[in-house]
Amino acid sequence: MPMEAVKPKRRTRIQTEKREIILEAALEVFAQHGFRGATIDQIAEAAGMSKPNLLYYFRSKEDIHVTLMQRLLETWLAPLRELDDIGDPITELRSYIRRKLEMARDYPRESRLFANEILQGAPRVMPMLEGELKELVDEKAQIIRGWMRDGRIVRTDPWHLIFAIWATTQHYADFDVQVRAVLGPDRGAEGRFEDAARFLEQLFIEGLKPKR
Amino acid sequence: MPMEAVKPKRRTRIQTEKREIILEAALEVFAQHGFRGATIDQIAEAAGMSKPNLLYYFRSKEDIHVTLMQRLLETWLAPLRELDDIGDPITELRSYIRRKLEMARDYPRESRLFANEILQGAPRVMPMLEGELKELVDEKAQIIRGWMRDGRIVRTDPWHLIFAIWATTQHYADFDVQVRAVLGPDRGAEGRFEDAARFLEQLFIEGLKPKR
DNA sequence: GCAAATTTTGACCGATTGGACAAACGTTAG
DNA sequence: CTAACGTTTGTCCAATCGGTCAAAATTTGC
Repeated sequence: MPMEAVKPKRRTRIQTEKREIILEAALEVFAQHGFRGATIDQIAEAAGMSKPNLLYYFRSKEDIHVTLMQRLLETWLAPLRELDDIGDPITELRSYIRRKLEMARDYPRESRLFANEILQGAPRVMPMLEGELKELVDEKAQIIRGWMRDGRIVRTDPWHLIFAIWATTQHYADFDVQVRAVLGPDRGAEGRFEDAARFLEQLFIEGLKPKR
Repeated sequence: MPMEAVKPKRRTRIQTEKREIILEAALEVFAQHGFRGATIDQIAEAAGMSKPNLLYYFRSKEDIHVTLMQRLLETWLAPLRELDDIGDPITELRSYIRRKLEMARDYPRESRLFANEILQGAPRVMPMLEGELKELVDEKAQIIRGWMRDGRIVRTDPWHLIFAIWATTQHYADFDVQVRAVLGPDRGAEGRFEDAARFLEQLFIEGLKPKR
């Protein structure tokens, strides 16, 4: 009995298109209300179709969420994957921080969707965190540790450094309404992110440069 | 017509006790599932009483949440309130960061409850963010800015500095399952927070000390 | 001890939820 | 044209939701 691909998943043109529309709508709704707070009706309306029609393309609400999270993790980890051993450590880290901040600015819904999932205890992505994510972080932490051993950046905990970069950048997406409420309407979104970029650059990069 | 207190709120001993039990249970449930994801039945069961009995002490689910958020904000902002103009800037900021990290360690449910509320767009606490919170942050940012003007710490954006301290410390409560998944079971909770404290001290404090 | 006040409960309600299903509607290959 | 296939819809359902209510059980003030 030959081992075939688990799912052939032959898809019509319409199926491909409609699934895409649904996922886009679901991202909007899930990011705003969380998994349990979101309803299939809301997603269906946002996608411009009836509920039974939506359930023709996805078997269940959970199915939509799982598909969404799988895709999300790929694009979400892309910046960290690009962190490279070759090249100047400071430049590499500066680029990573900048890319992460740009993602918080350009894909806030994705950030909030992810934050929601983790906040609820990651019931649907725990295996991915312990597998794929942990491996990637460990690998990159070793690279950073190497830089520290060579005295190219100051010595500190690479894992917590990565956590701090995640926390500070994603904060501008996840806690956006709080940031806006505190800063007031003086500066628009562009200004806020410019200021944030400057601040994070100073905080992390200046702090990491080897003394003398 | 004399202006009296808006609500006399004469409370029985039992009322005081039971309301406390309910709030404790609600904190647990709301922190894990968010407002919409939590059900009155869940809270009632966690509080060890029947649903109608719970609704005898709180008029509605919303009523519980509002009460919880009001109390939360007070204790949540306490560390920032303590940030004082007198005394050494470095010492003050070090204490603030340590206190915030301790709160993330000792009151993770409170942190997650707050994160949930902000993530959903702060529908029930927006006025408090734009009022009380903004005023407090602005006041403390001015103090920090004063320190910078006097050359006692390096010049940077005080508001974003506060955001960064919030983000990094609360990360250990809100994203706890992710942190644990990535770090693995090697070190217990104590070890994680020790490492985090050391890292954050280095990141913020070393970075803020005036050069030469 | 006892009446009044407070607390607790079981039964119930309308609204909303995720999802099922068959019938109807399109579309296209022969 | 028509049979086969893919798509869409209206209707329906059981479960769960937040919340009500009257009656029963308990506590409290005197």
